[in-house]
Amino acid sequence: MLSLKKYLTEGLLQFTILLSLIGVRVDVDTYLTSQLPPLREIILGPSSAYTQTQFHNLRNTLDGYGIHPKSIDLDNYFTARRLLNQVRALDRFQVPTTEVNAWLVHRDPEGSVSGSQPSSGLALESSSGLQDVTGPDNGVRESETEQGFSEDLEDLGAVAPPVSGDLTKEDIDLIDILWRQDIDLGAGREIFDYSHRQKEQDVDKELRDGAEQEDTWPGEGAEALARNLLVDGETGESFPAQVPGGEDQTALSLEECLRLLEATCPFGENAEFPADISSITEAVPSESEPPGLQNNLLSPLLTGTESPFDLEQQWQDLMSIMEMQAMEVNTSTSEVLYNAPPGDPLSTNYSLAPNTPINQNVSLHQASLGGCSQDFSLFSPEVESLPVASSSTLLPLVPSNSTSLNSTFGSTNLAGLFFPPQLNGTANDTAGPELPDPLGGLLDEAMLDEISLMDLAIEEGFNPVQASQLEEEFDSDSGLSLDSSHSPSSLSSSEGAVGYSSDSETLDLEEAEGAVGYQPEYSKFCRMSYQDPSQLSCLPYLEHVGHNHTYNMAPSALDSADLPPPSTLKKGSKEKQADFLDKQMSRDEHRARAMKIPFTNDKIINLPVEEFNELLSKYQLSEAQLSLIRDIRRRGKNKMAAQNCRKRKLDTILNLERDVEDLQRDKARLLREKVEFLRSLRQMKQKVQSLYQEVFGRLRDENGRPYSPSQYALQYAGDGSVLLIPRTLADQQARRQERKPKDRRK
DNA sequence: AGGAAGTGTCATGAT
DNA sequence: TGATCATGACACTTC
Repeated sequence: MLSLKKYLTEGLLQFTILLSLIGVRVDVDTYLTSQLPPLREIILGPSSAYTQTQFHNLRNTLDGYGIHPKSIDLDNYFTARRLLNQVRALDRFQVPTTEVNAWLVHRDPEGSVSGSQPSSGLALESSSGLQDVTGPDNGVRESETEQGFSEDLEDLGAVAPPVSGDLTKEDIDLIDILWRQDIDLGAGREIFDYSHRQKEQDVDKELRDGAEQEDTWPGEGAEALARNLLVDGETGESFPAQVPGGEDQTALSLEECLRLLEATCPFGENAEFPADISSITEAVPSESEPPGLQNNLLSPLLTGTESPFDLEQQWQDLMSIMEMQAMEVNTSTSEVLYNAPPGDPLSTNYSLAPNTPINQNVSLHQASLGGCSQDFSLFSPEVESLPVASSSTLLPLVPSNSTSLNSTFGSTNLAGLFFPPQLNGTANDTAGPELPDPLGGLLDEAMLDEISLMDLAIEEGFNPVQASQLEEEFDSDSGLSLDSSHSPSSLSSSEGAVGYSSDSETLDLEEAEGAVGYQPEYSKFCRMSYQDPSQLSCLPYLEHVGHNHTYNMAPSALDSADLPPPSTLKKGSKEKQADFLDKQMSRDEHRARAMKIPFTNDKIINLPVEEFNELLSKYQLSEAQLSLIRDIRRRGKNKMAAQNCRKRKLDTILNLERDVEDLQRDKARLLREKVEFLRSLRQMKQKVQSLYQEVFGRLRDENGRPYSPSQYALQYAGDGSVLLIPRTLADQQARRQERKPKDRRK
């Protein structure tokens, strides 16, 4: 059954591929959003499409990372995955996004340091590596975008190669320390809203752990202690014991990102992405930037120094530009997937591909063949031995000068008709209407084909010019790995092993109760962040901070938890904190506490069944307690399973999305090739027509007068011979030949 | 206020 | 047979 479903799913995919290739728009989202129950059944069916058995094989993934779903290492893990995705996305021409992220991350710690006042143009003391990237004067660095999303971006794993190249771990730590110092000084605390909330949760978590579970996770306590030691040792400052936890986690995450990027990114050691910067520069026209400005990438933002208009708008513009660039490079993908309006001004203003007619951009060098070596059998010996028709309507071809005719066509051959040696437009495009045109039908057909092709391309959102550019970019030596097998297939193969395991052997790494195992939306967030900087606030790392689904938590408590004023913190007694923690607890935790369950929910949920039973046997538990414990275990496991399931579902959708992108890319390439072939064919036909004209013009009747093109026409016979026949007969035969292919099509 | 998105939970079937 | 997992469906929370 499973294999059957898998077969159906794969078949469906192949069908989708075929549909895509033949020009039928394939909108995966439509199929996945339940409009079509049978398809949905097949795709989202209970055990087919989303069943990925390797998901349990977490330990084999990501360089041997063994991450428990509830482990705090999952942050690193997802950061690394985001990074990997970004790196992999390089072959999908989304490098500019990576570039921008890199820039922001560079500025992140320092921008945060002085960024206490939003939208102020404070000057920053910039460190060495950062200056190179951002340019000498860019007050925009302190834009609220940067401030507001700095931590988010850092967490995104958007680590720049320049950083990795220039900054050591000590540098990063120093930046982190400086940043923290300013946070302690009260600078721009509100800027780090999410981080702040993260810290709050860390506080709560640690407090709770300390109060209830001190003996349960010694590893975590030691870890927290180590983090504190690290901070204190380097800053010389005494931090609140709870605060550095989350930040160090962030710092570690950044470090991990650096390491990973260095290991994976082909330009990990380079300071810039020349091709991408230039491409972005091209994509951003008419921004009043000095011509000598090195970092054109930032031009839309850099102009903010001279005009204090909405920086966020600029940011969005930049994002839009990059998105449009990615859209154009990815041909119609974006139109299908992102529903970009066709008349989007950005797409026209910042279009990479000039809206030139297709013929001007099609490279013909592939269609050019060398000179023809064989004689043109059509006119060589056969010409002289043309059978003289006895019929009066079939006049013999009487060349006025057979030798000259031979010399004229001797250098040509039949192959030359179809593979012209020169395709530089020497063919006579202006065949006079008075001339017989046995090729007219074919030419018209070719033109129609091309026109229909163009229509198709337009309909499908495929611009062959863009496809051509895409292909050129593919061929270009940009240093990007463009192996298409890199993206979806290998991605899924590697991601297939991504851990959805609830392997309880990793219990040591577990966080306190309520730790969020996965961030199912990580990819989505990464993608969303390209579109709208405000989405950056929804970073997976911080998501669980803003999202509190503790049902019994009063809104007022939530409010106070989100942004507690300093006074509250000072006044906050242990009672209030306990109350807050109490409200933070899940329902099952409350129940467990009410039932006086002698061990943590975490153990209940994650212990292997043997250890779990062993644990139960150690205590004298009532039936109600046992029942609750089993319920807690069931719910906890199911909760993780649901998270896995959603994550898998999202991954599947994203992989399908990427598959469709790749298929559309292939389709664009094939379309481009088709256009090239059509153009080549048309030029060959033009060549034949010019030769026809030349031959016909040299023909003379018995009286030495040229034949009238309106009355006579040359006809190529199947055996290579050429006959001069009356025009009416030629037209009839031409019509007959026209019908044949049409009939064949039917 | 209403919708979208995220999340937890239950029921059910499969392994 | 029990444990576990996967997933659809639903309810709830948050934004």
